[in-house]
Amino acid sequence: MLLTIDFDSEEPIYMQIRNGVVAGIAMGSLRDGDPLPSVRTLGSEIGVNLHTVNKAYKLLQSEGFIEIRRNRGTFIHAGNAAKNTAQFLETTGESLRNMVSEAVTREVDRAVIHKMIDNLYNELGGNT
Amino acid sequence: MLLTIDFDSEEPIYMQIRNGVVAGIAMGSLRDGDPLPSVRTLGSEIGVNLHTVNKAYKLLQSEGFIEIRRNRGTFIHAGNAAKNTAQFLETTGESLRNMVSEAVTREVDRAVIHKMIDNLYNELGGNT
DNA sequence: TATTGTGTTATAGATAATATATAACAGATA
DNA sequence: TATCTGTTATATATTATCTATAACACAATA
Repeated sequence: MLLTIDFDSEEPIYMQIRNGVVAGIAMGSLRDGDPLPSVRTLGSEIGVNLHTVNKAYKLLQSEGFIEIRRNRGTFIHAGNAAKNTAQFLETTGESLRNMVSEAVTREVDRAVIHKMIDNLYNELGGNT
Repeated sequence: MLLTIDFDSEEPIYMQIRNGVVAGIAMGSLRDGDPLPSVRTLGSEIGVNLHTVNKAYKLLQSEGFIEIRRNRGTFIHAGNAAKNTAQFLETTGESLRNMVSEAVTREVDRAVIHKMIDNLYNELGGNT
């Protein structure tokens, strides 16, 4: 299965879909040119409305991760993703600021965070 | 001013308040025993309803960052924060997973992320 | 003792985001 | 011609967020 949805999560379903596709690209299980299921197919597979899938696809398209060809299908096209890095770094910085400030108050050493990131890089980006 | 609210941000106001207090604790501008403004005072200062401030305070209390004394006031009490580290590390791990997977697809080297974290630790936790 | 200032509870309402349901459309493909 | 795409439109339900107003109980204070 391409994706698994946690219906009890606070994370919106369309964001879970979006993040799942991004993770697939990172891990190499989704490569340039690979087709994604149609909005109806994926929707029925994971028990979700086609509009919810469409919302995720539209977002992925706007972020440069996929290409949507009307009446044809949807395909991985991560070549565009390497570009819009500026906004990613900006939002990441804000997110990390909250994370680190909380880590400091909870007396979590920076080495712990560094280790978590290295582990994730090894797991997700180990093939690059 | 203790806090500045961005009313155009996607981040809910009560979370901005919460994160601001946590950052204050991390930076040392808020220390154990320090009083926080009353829900009405802070609300009028930043132009927000008292219930929104109360929601942030309740959250901070549940996370162990502050102590609310009915009819008395609200005070920093970060001693409890060092405990509930388990849940923090869990949610942080999920957040970092999404972040790293996107970083990999955007070909952002891990050194960039490490550097951002070190800078934030130096800025926020430099006094510890 | 009366007033003021706490957090708290209750009720109500507005707005936006999320998700579903149903139907129909236009165009590529088989 | 029939099927499969993404797309558009409309409607509805639910939840989260935020505001508004009022009142309450209790501690501190004048």
